Amino acid sequence: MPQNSASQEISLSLIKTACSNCNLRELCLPFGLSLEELERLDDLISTRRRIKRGDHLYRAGEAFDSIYAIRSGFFKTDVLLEDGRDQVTGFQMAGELLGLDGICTEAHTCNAIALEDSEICSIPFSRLEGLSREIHNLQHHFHKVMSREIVRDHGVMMLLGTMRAEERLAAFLLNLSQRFTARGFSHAEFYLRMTREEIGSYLGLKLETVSRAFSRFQEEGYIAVQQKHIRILDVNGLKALMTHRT
Amino acid sequence: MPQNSASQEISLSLIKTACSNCNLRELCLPFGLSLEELERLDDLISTRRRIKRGDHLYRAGEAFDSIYAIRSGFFKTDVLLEDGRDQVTGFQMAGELLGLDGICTEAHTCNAIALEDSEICSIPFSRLEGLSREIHNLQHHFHKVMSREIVRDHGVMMLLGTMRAEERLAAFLLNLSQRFTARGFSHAEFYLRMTREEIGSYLGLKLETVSRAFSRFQEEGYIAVQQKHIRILDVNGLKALMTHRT
DNA sequence: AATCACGGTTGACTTGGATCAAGCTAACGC
DNA sequence: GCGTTAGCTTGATCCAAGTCAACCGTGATT
Repeated sequence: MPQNSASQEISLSLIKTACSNCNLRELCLPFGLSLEELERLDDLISTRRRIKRGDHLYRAGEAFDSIYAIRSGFFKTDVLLEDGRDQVTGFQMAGELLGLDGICTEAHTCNAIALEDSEICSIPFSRLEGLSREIHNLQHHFHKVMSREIVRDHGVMMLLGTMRAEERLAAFLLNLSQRFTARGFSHAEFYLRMTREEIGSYLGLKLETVSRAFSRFQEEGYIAVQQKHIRILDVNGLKALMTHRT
Repeated sequence: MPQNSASQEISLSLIKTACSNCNLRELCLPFGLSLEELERLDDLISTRRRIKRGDHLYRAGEAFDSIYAIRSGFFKTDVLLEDGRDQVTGFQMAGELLGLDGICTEAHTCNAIALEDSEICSIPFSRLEGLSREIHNLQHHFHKVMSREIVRDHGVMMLLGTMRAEERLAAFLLNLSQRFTARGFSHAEFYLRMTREEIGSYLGLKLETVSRAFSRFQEEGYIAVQQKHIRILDVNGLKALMTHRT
């Protein structure tokens, strides 16, 4: 982003965080709110925080009191077992919410780690509950977001439970592509923010298997890969991989 | 259940469904409500419906307008792919809620099927939203329930992504045992309501693998199995299976 | 009592992905 | 410019779980 970064830094920390002038508003929590409602939501989202690549936004076990909206950047969430095994449970990008897992026990149940320098908006949860008691639209949309998370997880369960390695990776790439598109980026060309190992953990595969599948997709002409740079050359090829049982 | 079943039948259909005199109330949606609040919830849960073993409570694609609390019985939910593959996404028992997946698209995204004759309470969702705008405790508990569902799904993702067959089955049995205990049943002895194939689908395994794992657990003295009847003989043995990487 | 059907068990064999190991690439610090 | 390191690729081998197939047990039907 070649911009006047010095003055940018200053203005960012001075400008009051505001959903009402955020370009992600229609992807994020404020979806469907009126202008007047938006302003009331602004009052509650007072802090925007920078998270450096590699840093934790929160850790499993920490007390929960806020959920977080990603303003910019890219995160992963993972859960750890005592014996050291861990599972990446999701990758989150701008406009998506983090921390919903913490509501049920009042403590976070997973780790959220920035995969690139990111910015997040903190949303104090009890105040969100308060406001959503007053703003019907906000309440309903929040419920939709939680429900969407449940449905998304069912999709991952399907993927882990019934798909073979290449199907999983194809599904993963198509999902990323679709989410980048929704944010106005190219559907066909993007940089992966995560390592092969993190992809593998998410998809229930070893990093070598992920790497081999990338190579095979390239041989077949479905994609062009160079390290983290991906170009999708044949969306239908990838889709076909997923649907017809080999 | 050796009771006066004829009069029982009659009284059941006559008695107005009421959370306030339901013995599951502390496991279910009304958790933590005052008496006065309970009565307001009663007003909204007007219908109790019987679902016969094998019947659908709802199907993927159907319009969503209510969530359901299980009064008695046992359900599974599953999602189907076009090519015929399906994945069981959960097994639900008394006091648990069904249908939360439907909120985000206003259509159900999975099938809910009774695994034994069951009874459910319908909760019209827009009325629930209305009431939870008025009753703080209800709102908060509902959010907790949704969040718990997300956390549960993360657990399943961990299971599918990182565990081997016997670990998965051990985790499954311990989870069932714990949920039966919470409902006042024996933690050590229960009947499975689902087939080996359904267990396998849930755990991402084939039915033969499930069957072999049961046999091995029996050989090792962890459990006694006879068809669907399970007795857990060594909880710690099962727990140990899960924690230390073989 | 005989038949049927469904679900479960067990065995023999196959295979997809894991594991182990070596080498490559790109980015970074000095 | 050169070494170091983290991440990626590729090959060889192995093994857990899948597949295929036969058979068994239980309960329902006649």
